[in-house]
Parts: sequence; structure tokens; C-alpha cells
Amino acid sequence: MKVATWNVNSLRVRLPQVTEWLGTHQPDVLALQETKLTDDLFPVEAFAALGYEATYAGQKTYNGVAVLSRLPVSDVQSGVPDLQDDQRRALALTTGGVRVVCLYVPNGQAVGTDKYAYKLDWLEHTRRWLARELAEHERLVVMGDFNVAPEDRDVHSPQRWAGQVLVSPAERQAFRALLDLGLSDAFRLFEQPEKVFSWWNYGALAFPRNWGLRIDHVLVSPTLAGECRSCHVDTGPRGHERPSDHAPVAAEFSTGPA
DNA sequence: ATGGCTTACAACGTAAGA
Repeated sequence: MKVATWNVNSLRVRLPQVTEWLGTHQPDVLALQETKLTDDLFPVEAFAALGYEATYAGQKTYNGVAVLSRLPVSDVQSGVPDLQDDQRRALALTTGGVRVVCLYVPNGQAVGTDKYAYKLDWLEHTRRWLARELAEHERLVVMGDFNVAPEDRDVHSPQRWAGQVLVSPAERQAFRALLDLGLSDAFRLFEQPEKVFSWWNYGALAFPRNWGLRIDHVLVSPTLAGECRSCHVDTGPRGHERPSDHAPVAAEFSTGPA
């Protein structure tokens, strides 16, 4: 089974790139963030034509998450349980024998702001939810835009970013608390090159100079970690015309469909 | 690099992202 996550920063704009990427890489499951579409505008047919069933939770202008799957889908959960939140940032479902959770973690704007407090609160509620998901599902993958670079090696310039939002100690602690549930960062299960990132600021200079952060992640339960065969960032789409500022992150498991 | 983009909205500038 092959899964991937991609913050597309507007599915309306990026749909041609997403369908092209699906055709090339043929994942079984693709989690999307920042679709920025209300549900009535979700391009269900475009994905059905490629063999994907779409599950989505969107809103106007901001946020919005979706999961595409080539396999039958059940037990859909929209939103973080027990969290009062109008922002569409979480979607869970079961497909191909795997529990899939798609997350778009709040950005946090700046340390000390209301949005930063919301981010930490959101992560804590999500942690409690994922503890239950882990207890119920042997095969669990939690993937999406976490808006946290877990370690300095996930940052192009740790000195420049020190203490800022996306790398602050409290955010890293909240991310670590997710791993402490028993989840593994699939990317770190393997030898990786230096300076691999999943997001680069828009602008002509950032991507060519690889001034990026690794903030998009695939977390896996112990059983899935044992079945994980690869995890990598596909920087290809970031070099296209009108790219998303995020690149897809893909992982492959020996379980289920080839 | 402290944003030099990009997106949506229905506004021709503002908010938000990371």
C-alpha cells in the first residue's frame, strides 16, 4: 500500500497538478490539506475518473481537508472529537485495512498570539483523540501538514528560525507528545539525505536555494512502522509552474495492495 | 530572507499562510 500527503494550497488552482501526480505515482491513498473549497465545489468526478473515492471536509477560503482512496472507505470522522472548532482541519477514515487520519495543524502565526494558543490547544485535543485511535486500530497512519519542524535538522537555518513559530519549544514538545503515544515519524525510519524539506516560502529564491522546513509528516503506528518500506519527499511538483508551497510526502507499506 | 509570493474575496486592498 502506498500513501501520501500534500498541502495543495487551493485544490481549485492545483487540481491539474494533483491529477497528474496521482497518475504518475498511483498512491492508494492521498491526503490533501488546504483545499479551500466548500464541499459543493469538491471535484469528485475528476478523482472518480482516476479511480479514487473522495472524502472531504471543506469550507470557504481557508483550511479544508480531503482523503482520496482507490479502496472502499468506511467509518468517516470529520473534525477532532470533543473540540469546538469551525475550521475544517481533520478527517479520518478506514480504507484498505488501515485507519487514515488527515491533519491540517494550525499555523500558529507567531509565538504568543491567540492563534499560537489555538494551535497548542488543537494539538493537545488531537493527541487525546489519536491515543484512542491507536488503541482501536493496529494499523494507523496520521499524515498531513503539522506545521512543526520537529528538529533542527528539519530546518534550513536553525539560527534564523530559533524560537519562531513552527520550531518553538512548545510546538516541538506537542509534536513529540504525538510520537510518545507510540507513533513513528516514517521519514526517520530510513537513512535520508541532509536538508530534506517539504515546504519552501514562495518567491524565486527559496526553493532553488533549498531554504525550507520539513513540516509535512507521515506518522505510523508500531505495526505499520514494521511494514513501512520507504518514505520520501517528492520535490518535483514544487518546481512546476504555479506550485503549491508544499511538496508531497509519500510512504510505502508491505501490507495490503502492492 | 522577517518576506522579496500566493491565495481568496468581490475588495482593485486586506488577511492569512509558514
